[in-house]
Amino acid sequence: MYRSHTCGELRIENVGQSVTLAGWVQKVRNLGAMTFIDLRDRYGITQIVVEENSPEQAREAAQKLGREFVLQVTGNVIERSSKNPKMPTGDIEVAAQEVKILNEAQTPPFTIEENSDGGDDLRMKYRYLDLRRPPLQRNMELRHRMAIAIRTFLDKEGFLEIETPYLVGSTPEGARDFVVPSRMNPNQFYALPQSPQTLKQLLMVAGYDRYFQIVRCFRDEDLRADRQPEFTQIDCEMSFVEQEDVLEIFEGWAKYMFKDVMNIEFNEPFQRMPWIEAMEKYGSDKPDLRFGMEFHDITDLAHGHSFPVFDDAEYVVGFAATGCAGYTRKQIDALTDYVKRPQVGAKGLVWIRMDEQGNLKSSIDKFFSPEDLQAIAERMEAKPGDLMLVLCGKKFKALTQLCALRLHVGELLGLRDPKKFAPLWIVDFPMFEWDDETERYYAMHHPFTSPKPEDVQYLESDPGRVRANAYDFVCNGTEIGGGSIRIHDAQLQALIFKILGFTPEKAEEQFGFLMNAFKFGAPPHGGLAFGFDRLCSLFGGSESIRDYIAFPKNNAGRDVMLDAPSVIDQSQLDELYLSLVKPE
RNA sequence: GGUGCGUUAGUUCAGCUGGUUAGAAUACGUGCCUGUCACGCACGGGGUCAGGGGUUCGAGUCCCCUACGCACCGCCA
Repeated sequence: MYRSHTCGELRIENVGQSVTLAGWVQKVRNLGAMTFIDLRDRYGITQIVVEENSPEQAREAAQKLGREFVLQVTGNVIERSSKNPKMPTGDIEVAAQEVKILNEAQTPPFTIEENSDGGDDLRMKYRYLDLRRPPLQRNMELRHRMAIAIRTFLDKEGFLEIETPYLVGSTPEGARDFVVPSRMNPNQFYALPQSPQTLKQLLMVAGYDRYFQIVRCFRDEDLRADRQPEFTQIDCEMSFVEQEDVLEIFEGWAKYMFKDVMNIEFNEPFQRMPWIEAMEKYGSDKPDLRFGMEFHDITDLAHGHSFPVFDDAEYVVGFAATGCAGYTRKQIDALTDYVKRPQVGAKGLVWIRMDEQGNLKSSIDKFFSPEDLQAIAERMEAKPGDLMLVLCGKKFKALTQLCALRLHVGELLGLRDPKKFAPLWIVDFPMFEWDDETERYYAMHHPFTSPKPEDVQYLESDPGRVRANAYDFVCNGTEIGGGSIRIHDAQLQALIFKILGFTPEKAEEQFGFLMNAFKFGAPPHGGLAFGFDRLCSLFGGSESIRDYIAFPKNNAGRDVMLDAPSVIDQSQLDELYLSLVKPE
C-alpha cells in the first residue's frame, strides 16, 4: 500500500494517527530549521511539516524537493499551532517521519494551480499537467457524474445501451466524413460515423424499443470553441412513440440531470416554442431565455415616412434594451460598430431612447413625429429608461443580426449568468431548407425526419411550407440536443429522398439497407441526441467544451500533444494502396 | 475559403510619435530565516523581440510575406 489516506481527507479527528500519504509537491516553504510541504493529489492538499527534531532522512529529503516531485510521506497527524481556515485540511498537518521521493520532476512549464499562468497552447501541449490542476479535475469529475446519472435514469426507464460500429460507410450528405482506408478491400474506405442515426433506426426495426448510447461521433468540419472533430453524443431512440412521448421522457431526463448533478429543481414544464416564434421573437432557433427583450415587427409602422432605409426594407424589427436609455453617444456608436462588424453584417443601427420621463429621442427624428415614435414604443413595449434598437432588411437576415445584438446587449448588462438555466424545446421546425447556391432543398434536420401529417399534402407542391416532427432542446442560447419522429414507411422515405434530389439509384446505393429494413416491419419510432460535451460545459458554466474533454484538438484540428495528424511510412501507404499528392 | 486579434525571459505581460545596454511580476538557482500557507529578506542566472524580406543613418516598434495560436463568418443534413 502506497498510502493510508488521500491528501484531502484528514481532519482534526485524525490527530494522533500514523498515516501514509502519497502525492505531488505543490509547494515547499523552507523556513530554515523547519520546512512545510504542500502535498497534493486529486482529493486535496495536506501540509507536511519537517522540523529540526524530525528524523534525519526526512530533513535531508526535504532539502532536495522541487515542484511536482512525487512523494510518499509517513508521519503523525498533529493539530496545527496556527490553523489555516482556507483549507479543508487546515486544522491539521502531518509531522514527517519518513519522506520518500518516488519520482523527481522537471520544473513544469506552467504552475499547477487553481488558476494557471499558462496559455491555452502551452497547456494543450502538456495536457497531462493541465489535467493535474483542480479546475480540470473538477470538470472531469463532473463529466463522470453526468455519465453515471444519464445511465442511471435511462436504465430505470428501460433503455438498453447498445454499441454501434465506428467503422461504417460514407454518406456524403451532411458534414464531411472522416475516412479510413481498408487494407483488405483495396481502394475502399470506411467512414467514421457523424452519428449512429441509421444504425439506431435499424435497432428499432430489430425490436429494441428503447435504446441509448453515450457515443463518439466524428465530423470533419472547422472547429469552434463549442465544436470538436470528435465529440460525444447521448444518442437515444424509442419505438411506438409520438413526438409528445419523446419530449415527455427526455424532459424528465433533463430535470433529473439538473436535480441530480446541479441540485436545481424545475417544477414547471419546459416551454415549447414553435420554430417560427423563436425566429420572430429572438432571431434564433436557439434563443437565450435567461433574459427578455423580445423582438417586435414594426415594418408597418416604419414604412411610409420617407426614410429610404426603412422604406426599402422588407422587414423592420427591434427590441427595447432594458434600462439602456442612459447610454452615451459613444456607447451607442459602439453598438452600431458591433452590428456593422462583418460577422454580424448590418448596414447600420437605428435607436430610439425613452428617458425616465417617457420622452422620446431618436436617430430618426427627422422622419418620425413624436406620435410615430410613440406608436413604435408601444409596439415594442418599451418602458421609461429603455433604449430601442432597430434593424431592417430581408426578414430572416435582419432577425439573425438583431439576435447577435440582443445577445451582445445581454452580455453587456450581465444577463447571461452562467449559474442561471433557461431550458426550452423548440418544435415545429421546417422540413426543408432551400439552398440558393445549389438550387435544391436540404433536410433541415436529416432526411429520415417525418413531416407533420397535416402538412404531407404540400410535400410535392410547396416543400418549403412543410413542417417536420422535429424538436431541439435548447438552454441558455445553446442547442444541447435535437431529434425527430422518423419516417418508418419505405414509400414516404423514397418520396423525401426524391424531394431532396436523390435519384432512386443514389438513394438505393446510400440508404438501400435502411429502406430494405423498413420493408420487414419497421415500427413507428423517433428519438433524439444530446451533445454530451456541450451539456457538460453548460452545467460547468464554461463557453468552451475543450475544458470538459480530457484530450481535445486545437483550432486546426491538431492534437498538439501527440502531434497528430502526422505523416505515415511509405510501407503503410503501400499496404493501403495509397499514393500522396503534394498539396498546393 | 474568409475576417479580426495576437506572437517580447521558463511563464504571464509592459515596452508611447522608430533613438543608449529590452523591463516588471512570477518561476528558477544560491545563501539566511522555528509557524509558513501568495512565507520573508539578499544576491544571481535567464532574450534568435516567431521566421524571412523591405523602408530608414537607426526597427521589438513602420510596411510586406510566411508560420503558429485564439475568436468568429462560411461550413457543421
